[in-house]
Amino acid sequence: MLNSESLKYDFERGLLEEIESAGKIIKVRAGETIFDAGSLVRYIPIVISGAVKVTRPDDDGKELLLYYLTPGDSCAMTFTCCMRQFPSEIKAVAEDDSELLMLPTSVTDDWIVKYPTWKSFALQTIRDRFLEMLRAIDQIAFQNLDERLISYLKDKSKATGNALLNISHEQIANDLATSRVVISRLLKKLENNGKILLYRNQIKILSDL
DNA sequence: ACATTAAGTGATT
DNA sequence: AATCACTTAATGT
Repeated sequence: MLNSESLKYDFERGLLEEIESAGKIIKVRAGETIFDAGSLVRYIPIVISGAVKVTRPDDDGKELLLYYLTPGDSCAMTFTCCMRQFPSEIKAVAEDDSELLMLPTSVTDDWIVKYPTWKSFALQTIRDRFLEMLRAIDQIAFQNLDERLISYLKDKSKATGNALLNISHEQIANDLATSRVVISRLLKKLENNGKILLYRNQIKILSDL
């Protein structure tokens, strides 16, 4: 069940054995919080199956979507903050029912020096997430809301591998840090242009979005 | 049948 | 683009 296939990275044998013995597989249901902002992270999660949504809460309880994690991905933020037991700056919630491989930070710290492939895996994930964050910043700074909404819908359907999204306008508004009314109007426009279909709590993405 | 929640819409800032 | 105020539609009890 646990192999390099599910990790999407070829680690050396010794490391794989250590991962096998130190790691725990946990299953989370859609909507379950994996870790919250402000909490100390003692595990590095790697997504085995499903999808995880990573958000950044702002001062007044609103949340801004940062990125999705899909199988094989890990979270760079946990790499950077848990190494020194800093509290998490972000929040991770299961998007779908998911399986996560949890690696205690007590052992992963040693792996950095022990296993070159682990080190490059760590650096690679940090790099990947960093690029994703740049993209997110780009969107906020330079894109209109309607463009952000479109990439939001695309990302989400890619993360869940489904053209039918189970989400309310309100939740989208939350993720994009805007109001529901605005989202409703933009979605209506997209529907009129034949890009999507709207239902209650569901949005169907059509191929030419 | 009624209450609750999601979505649609015009008007105002 | 945000907010308000209000309507309409869908869903749960």
